[in-house]
Amino acid sequence: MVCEFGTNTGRGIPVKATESSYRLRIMDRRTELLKCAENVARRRGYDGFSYADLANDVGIRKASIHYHFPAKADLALALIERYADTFAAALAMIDSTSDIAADRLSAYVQMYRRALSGGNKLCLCVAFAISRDSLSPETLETLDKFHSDSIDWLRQNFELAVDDGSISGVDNPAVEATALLAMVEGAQLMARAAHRVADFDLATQLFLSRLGNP
Amino acid sequence: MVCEFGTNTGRGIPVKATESSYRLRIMDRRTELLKCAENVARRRGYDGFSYADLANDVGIRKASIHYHFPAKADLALALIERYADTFAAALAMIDSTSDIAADRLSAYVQMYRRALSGGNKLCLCVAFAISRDSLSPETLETLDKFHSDSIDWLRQNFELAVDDGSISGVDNPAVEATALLAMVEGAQLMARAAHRVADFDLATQLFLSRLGNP
DNA sequence: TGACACCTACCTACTGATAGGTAATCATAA
DNA sequence: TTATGATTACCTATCAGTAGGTAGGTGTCA
Repeated sequence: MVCEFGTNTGRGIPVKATESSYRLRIMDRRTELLKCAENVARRRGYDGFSYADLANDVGIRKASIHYHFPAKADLALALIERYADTFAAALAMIDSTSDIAADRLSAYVQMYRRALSGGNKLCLCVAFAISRDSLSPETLETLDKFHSDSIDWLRQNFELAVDDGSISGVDNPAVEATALLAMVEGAQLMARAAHRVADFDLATQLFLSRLGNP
Repeated sequence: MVCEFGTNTGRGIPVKATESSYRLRIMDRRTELLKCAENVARRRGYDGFSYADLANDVGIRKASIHYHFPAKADLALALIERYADTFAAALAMIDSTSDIAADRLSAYVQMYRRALSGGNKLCLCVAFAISRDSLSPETLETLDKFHSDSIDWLRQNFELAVDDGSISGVDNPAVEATALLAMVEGAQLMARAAHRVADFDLATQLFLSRLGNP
C-alpha cells in the first residue's frame, strides 16, 4: 500500500509544486481511482464503466490504471473491500453515538439516504448485485460477507429494541432485519428510478414512524 | 407485430418440418428473441448481455437479430413495452379475481416472488434502473410510466383497504404504495444477492402479516 | 561522495476479443 | 414475383490487457 500522503514523483499530469516543499495532492492515485470507480459503479453498475472512462476522469492513461489494478477484477475486489471497511466504521460510529435501538436504526436509514447523493447513486452492494455474473468468486464472497454482516448488525439492534422498547411492535428481530434492509435498498432504487429523493422518504416514513413509539 | 404463430421460413438452423403442413414452432423469432433477452437482462442487466449472447442462445447469427431489432435501443424499448403490457394484464387479472384489497396486494407480492425464478432473476424495471445511463430517452419514458402506473395501482388498492378494512393500520395510501413497491423490489434484490428465495419471504412477511387483520 | 541497483508511477503503442451495426445475398412460402 | 427472414462477410469502435520503455526517487555499499 502506498503512503497515504506520499509525494508524487511520476511524469504525465504532474502535481503542481507549491512554493514550499509540500505537495498539494491530498490523495494518492490508488485512492483517487477507487473513489472515482466507486462513484461511477454506483451510478452505472459494474458493467457500465470501463478503464477508459476511469482514465479520462482521473487524468492518466488507461494503461496506467493497470499498474494500480492489474485486472478489473482486482479493482472490483478493492472497491467492495474499501466499501465494507467504510461501512463497518460508520456502523461502529453509530454504535458509539447512541445505546438506543431506535436512534441507531434511524441513523442507519439516514446513512442510506445520504448515499443516494440527490437521487443518482446507489449503495455499491445494490449496484454489484445486478452484475453478479461479471464478478470474481472472491469479490462475490466479500460482497456476501458485507451483506450478512449488515443483517447481523440490524438483527442485533432489533434485539436491543425488544429490550429497550424504543421501537413499537418488534416480534421477530431476524424478520425485521431482513425487511429493513430490503426497504432501504428498495427505497434507494425507487429514488434513483424517479431521480427524486422524496421517494426514499416516502418509502421509509412508515418504518421511521415506529421509532420512539414503544 | 408479427403473427404469434407464424411459420419459420428462414435458412440456417431450420425448424424441423413435421409430416403435416403444420409447424412445431410455437413462437415467432421476434417473440423468442424478446423472451430470451428479457431473461438475460433480468439476470445480468442491460449492459450485461450482447447481441452475440442472444444469437448464441436463440440459435441464429448475430447479424440476423438486427433484422428484428435494428439497434439494441429498439430491443430495450420493445422489452420494456412487452414487460409493461404483461404486467398490466396481470394486474387486471388480479383486479378481476378479487374485490378485497388484502387479496389483491397479497397476489401482487406473490407475483414478484414468482418473478424471482428461484432467486436468480429480478424484475426488469429493477434491472433497467441500474443501467439508466445506457437507455434511450424513449425507453426511460416507458420505464418511468411503468413505475408510476404501478404506484397508482398500489395506491388505489390501499385506498380500497381504507374502505374495506382488509389491511390493518393503513393511514396514508400514497405512503403505503411507495413503501410496498420499495419492499418487494428490495426483497428481490436481497433474494438475488443471497440466491435464496427464503429471504424474499422474510422481507415481505412483516407486510403480509398485516393482511386480513383489520 | 558517488556509483549502481532497484523501485514507483507513469508513458506510448500495441494485441486479440468483442461490441453494435451494415451491405449484399440467398432460400422459401405465399 | 415479392416479402420475409435468414445468411456470410464485413465495418468501426471499444473492451481489457500487455510489452517495453522512461523519468526520477531511494537504498546500499565501497
